[in-house]
Amino acid sequence: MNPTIYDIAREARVSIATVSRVFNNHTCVTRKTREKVLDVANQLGYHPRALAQSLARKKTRIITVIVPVISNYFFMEVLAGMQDKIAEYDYDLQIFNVKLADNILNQADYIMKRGWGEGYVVISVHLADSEWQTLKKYNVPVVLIDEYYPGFDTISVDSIEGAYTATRYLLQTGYRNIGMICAKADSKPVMDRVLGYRRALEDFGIKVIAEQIVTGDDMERDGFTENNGYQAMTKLLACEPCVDACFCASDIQALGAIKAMRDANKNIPIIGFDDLEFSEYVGLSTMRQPMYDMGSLAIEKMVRRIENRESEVKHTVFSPDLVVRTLAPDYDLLAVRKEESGTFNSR
Amino acid sequence: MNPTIYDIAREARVSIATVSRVFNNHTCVTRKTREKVLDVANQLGYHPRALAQSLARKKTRIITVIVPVISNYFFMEVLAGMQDKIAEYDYDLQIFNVKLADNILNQADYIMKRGWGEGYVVISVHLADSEWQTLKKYNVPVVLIDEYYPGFDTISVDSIEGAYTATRYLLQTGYRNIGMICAKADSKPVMDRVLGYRRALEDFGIKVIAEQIVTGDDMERDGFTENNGYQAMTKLLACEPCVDACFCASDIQALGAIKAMRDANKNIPIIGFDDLEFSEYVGLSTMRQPMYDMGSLAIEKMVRRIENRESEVKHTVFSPDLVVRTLAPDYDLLAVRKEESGTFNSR
DNA sequence: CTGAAAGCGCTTACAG
DNA sequence: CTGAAAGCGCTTACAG
Repeated sequence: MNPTIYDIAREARVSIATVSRVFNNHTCVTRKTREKVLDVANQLGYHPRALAQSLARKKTRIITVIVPVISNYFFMEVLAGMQDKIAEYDYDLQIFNVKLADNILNQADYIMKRGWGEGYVVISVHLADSEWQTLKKYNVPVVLIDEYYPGFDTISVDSIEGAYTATRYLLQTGYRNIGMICAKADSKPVMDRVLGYRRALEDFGIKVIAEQIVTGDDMERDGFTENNGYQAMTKLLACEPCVDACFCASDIQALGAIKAMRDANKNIPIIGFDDLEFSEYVGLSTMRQPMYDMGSLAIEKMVRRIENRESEVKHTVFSPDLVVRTLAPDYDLLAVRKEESGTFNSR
Repeated sequence: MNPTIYDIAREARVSIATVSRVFNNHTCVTRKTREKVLDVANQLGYHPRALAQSLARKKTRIITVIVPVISNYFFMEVLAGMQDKIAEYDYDLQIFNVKLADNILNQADYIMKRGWGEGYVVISVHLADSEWQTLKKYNVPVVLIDEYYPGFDTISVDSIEGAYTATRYLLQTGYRNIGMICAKADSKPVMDRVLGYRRALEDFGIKVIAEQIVTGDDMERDGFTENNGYQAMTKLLACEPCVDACFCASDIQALGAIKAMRDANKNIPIIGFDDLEFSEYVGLSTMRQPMYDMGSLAIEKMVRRIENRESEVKHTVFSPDLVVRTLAPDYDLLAVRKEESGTFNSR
């Protein structure tokens, strides 16, 4: 077994308290004593066990991330942002997956009660207000990403604004008959995207045609699938009068929509939402969610909250960036990328 | 603060030992006592703290994953496999990132000494034999993914066979002048891929032309970049005699190679290696590494080793699967996917 | 500057 | 079946 603080203390002829002090960089240790301890520790290959430290300090220095098992590019980018940022602090990351099919509240409850984390970053988990309320009672630091609840720090993206920007861009480019592909319409992000789309049309004095807001029939994953996009675009192309451009609630659907266009031998401009990895390769224009920054910011917020439990709850809403790649012509791989700068505001 | 075992014991008028027994499902507790304890625990919202259990049991029930920060689809897929599999066992996953730029051995050393994990799964980290040897001395369970070292359980993919399969497929399809794009040639996977390519050509009685094995000049990330592939294909297209097909050491380079072909207005069949997410969208044929299965298997191996430290070290080598999407014609999004079944053998 | 001792929240032989 | 007690490997007032 690995040596413990007792082994070092014995060999170095000091007390365990002194050994502990050396490893905690207490200044009040003679240089000579410190060196002796470090010497012995090195020889024996000693390093304090984080576990024991955590129990004694009542601090684990762990930030726990709770994500749905559906691993996708969004989570990966968010995690990358978290991982890079956490390296600046003295915390470690622990990841727990929750199964969307099972009761999420129970799973979150279980994870939190076990108490590994000093705080919990919850990504893309959507609960009812009463359920968030339940978690709130644990009185433990929580940061929500891609969700909003007044009682916790949250980080999300302004879907209304994003949809508005995308639609306005199409309008400014000259299109006047713009359809929309949406997903299951009962979640806030989806409703907001429809709202932004409508507002843009209205601001340009164009009447919204309900039949031109479509979704596919396949409602797996709330409609956020290629298949759904394919079906939706097929519907949209059958509309009268014909749409001449399209705003799509997600990139994954936009991809299906593009395939539908190819199969139908049509080609109208489309703008998606997300900016997934393949979007760049495919040359899809889209509203980019600053996933990396969202993850990075989540860690900052979390550390701040752990260190000051009473600080005021804050909600950050990012504005998605319009990334124009190729609007219509040829969805080939060679599309030159051109990005417009985006804005970011904290409320 | 949350209640502890003492609070429950006091309220339920039993000893803490009994409370502990109830939560550990010891059978030797009267039903009446058990219910009383559970009742009180429920009321007070008690759940054993994993941290304290870990210290007392000297088992953390955590499996730690060490991955380079460069987050890519390979890691994500592997992690997904691990996450799904670990749900079958009573272990949790903890993820640590190592910075490739810094000394990896030091980082791994630090992570292991802190002792969170009962075992460590190391993904895509490449060390010298002597360095692995150093880690070996800690005498802690380790499973390597995408690397081979005799002293640890390892999971890797047969690059020689993969390259051979890809090249043979091109040969069987009728191409006779096949070039190869490779990356930095000092890593084993890359050398193996070149070897497999050569062997296939030789088996078909075709002379290997050294000039037709190229790589780009941009050696960032050991050449595994789009840019490198672009440069390499540009070189390859300038070769005399002209190559009529190409095997490429990685999908990311193949993507760059495709762009180079477009820019040069050429189009020869190409087969990549990896099967990244975008490969499917782009219709790139490739040698698929069973990333998900590799992750899943890593957990199985790890749990087995944690529970039986002395079990024999085993190396699993997966055979990559040839995924034929579209060989040459039009790299459009509509390529129909056709997969050939692959094999899998354990050595 | 250093040590003895209590405590972090559990588990687990050992008795009874 | 149940309890008293020691122990897991540390930290941290409290004295000196």
